[in-house]
Amino acid sequence: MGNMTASGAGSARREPCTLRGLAIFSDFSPPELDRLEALAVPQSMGRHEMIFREGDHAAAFFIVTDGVVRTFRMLGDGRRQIVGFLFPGDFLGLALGQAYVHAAEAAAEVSLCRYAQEHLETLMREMPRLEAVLLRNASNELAAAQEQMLLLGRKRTDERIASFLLMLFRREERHGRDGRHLQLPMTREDIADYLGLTVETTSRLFTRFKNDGLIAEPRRNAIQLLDLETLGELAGLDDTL
Amino acid sequence: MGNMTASGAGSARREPCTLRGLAIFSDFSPPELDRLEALAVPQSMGRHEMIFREGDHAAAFFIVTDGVVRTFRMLGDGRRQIVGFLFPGDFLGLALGQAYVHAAEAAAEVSLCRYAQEHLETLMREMPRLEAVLLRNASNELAAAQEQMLLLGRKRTDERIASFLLMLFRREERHGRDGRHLQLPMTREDIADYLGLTVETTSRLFTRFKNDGLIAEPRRNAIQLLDLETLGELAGLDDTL
DNA sequence: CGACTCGTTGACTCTCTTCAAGGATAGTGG
DNA sequence: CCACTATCCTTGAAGAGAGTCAACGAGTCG
Repeated sequence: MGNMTASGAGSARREPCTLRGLAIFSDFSPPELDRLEALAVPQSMGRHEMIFREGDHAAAFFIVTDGVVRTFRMLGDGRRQIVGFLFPGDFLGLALGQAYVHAAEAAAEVSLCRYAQEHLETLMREMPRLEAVLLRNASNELAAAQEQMLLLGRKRTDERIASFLLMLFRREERHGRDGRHLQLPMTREDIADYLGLTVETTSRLFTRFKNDGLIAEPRRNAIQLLDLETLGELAGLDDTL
Repeated sequence: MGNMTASGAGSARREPCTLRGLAIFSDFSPPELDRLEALAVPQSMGRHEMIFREGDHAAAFFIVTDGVVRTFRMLGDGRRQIVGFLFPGDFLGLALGQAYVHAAEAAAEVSLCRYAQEHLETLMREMPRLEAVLLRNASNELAAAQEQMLLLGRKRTDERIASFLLMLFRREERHGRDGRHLQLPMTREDIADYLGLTVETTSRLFTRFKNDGLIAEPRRNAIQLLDLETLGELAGLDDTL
């Protein structure tokens, strides 16, 4: 996993942003990838740094290349709902020339490829396939959002935690890694704000799952899934993992 | 597994599907609209008729031209989460050649334009603007889904009802109608399943809002919004309506 | 009319939150 | 190197908001 642009945001170092190896672009030709990388500005951000705020003019969009980003919406009194965790390969901040509808923050050290909004139009003209990629991406995100609506509206607290763990499991497996060993890159509070719970409830459920032998936590935030069967039932999966 | 959408009434009447007047297509030329309408099959369905089920192969997509459609996901034990109400002009069932991720049902008498999945590809090639329309549509839906995640994860019951009423209000105003007089096209149970509540709680809140002078219900399911200010505060709006 | 469906209301229950406090861990500066 | 502090996680006790269970009224339709 290539580039170590550990330096501050947007420094003028001409290490290009590298998109090769990201699943979304797997069927793009080398010349196309060159073009995509040429227009990108690499950027890296530290934990808790804001990438953009809700309502900001959407002057740029991003591709996450390393780390984890959280996107969220807030209510006036501080209640927060995390609407997504973004991992390498995910698009961030596609607002089609309008304002961002949520804030985005680095949940850990993050590397991004940044594109000025104008370049999006240019790229889509040059590379019609890009539009299809974006459409498919939006469509997948929408499906995930609806899954999350089911979780938030109708699942019990234990079912939410089980669903969350299995979501991470599936992501790892999809990338060819062993999903039964998870390194949680976010805090209990982040998890709570993603699942519509409180930190306390979240913590209690992790404890209960450990006592019930569903999971283990050998090191802080390193989770082992011991009983996928039961977790799956809790999460309400009717089909196979 | 089944396939065909219920026979429905639509049948072979060669009344073309009419898309003129729908906001999404406002900047399409008459020839383009002719083409779009030529490929569509009109279809109408009665209350409670299924349009498609979750997991069905996505053989077609639709544009709602009249009535209201509800889309939902369910858990094994019958818990239901409505993920969207679709009104005239809305796209339905765009699954990009895969399986539908939610079920869709007529919440009232509904008229649809039905397109075979294959035609989508054809149309997008002929009319590149269509892809942009679909992308913008998906982007808007995503923003709405995230708003709903905030509601489901973090709002109290009264805030949810207020948000819901204001959502309907804004929709009416956007269409140039007086949003303070709403005709609810769905039952209390639908509202509850959309907002992550029970019917009882929903009913109690309508009663409370009436007692508090926020709304009135002169006829069954005809709601008047009397105090937009207070409703707005409850909904957690920081900007103007 | 009688059988639905839909909406309302009351009494009770309970899941989850709130409030409070203590423990673990990591980073910082003397 | 070790106190010092901030952050994160955990646990307990108490409370409340929303759910469950149950019954009834009103409108609708076959």
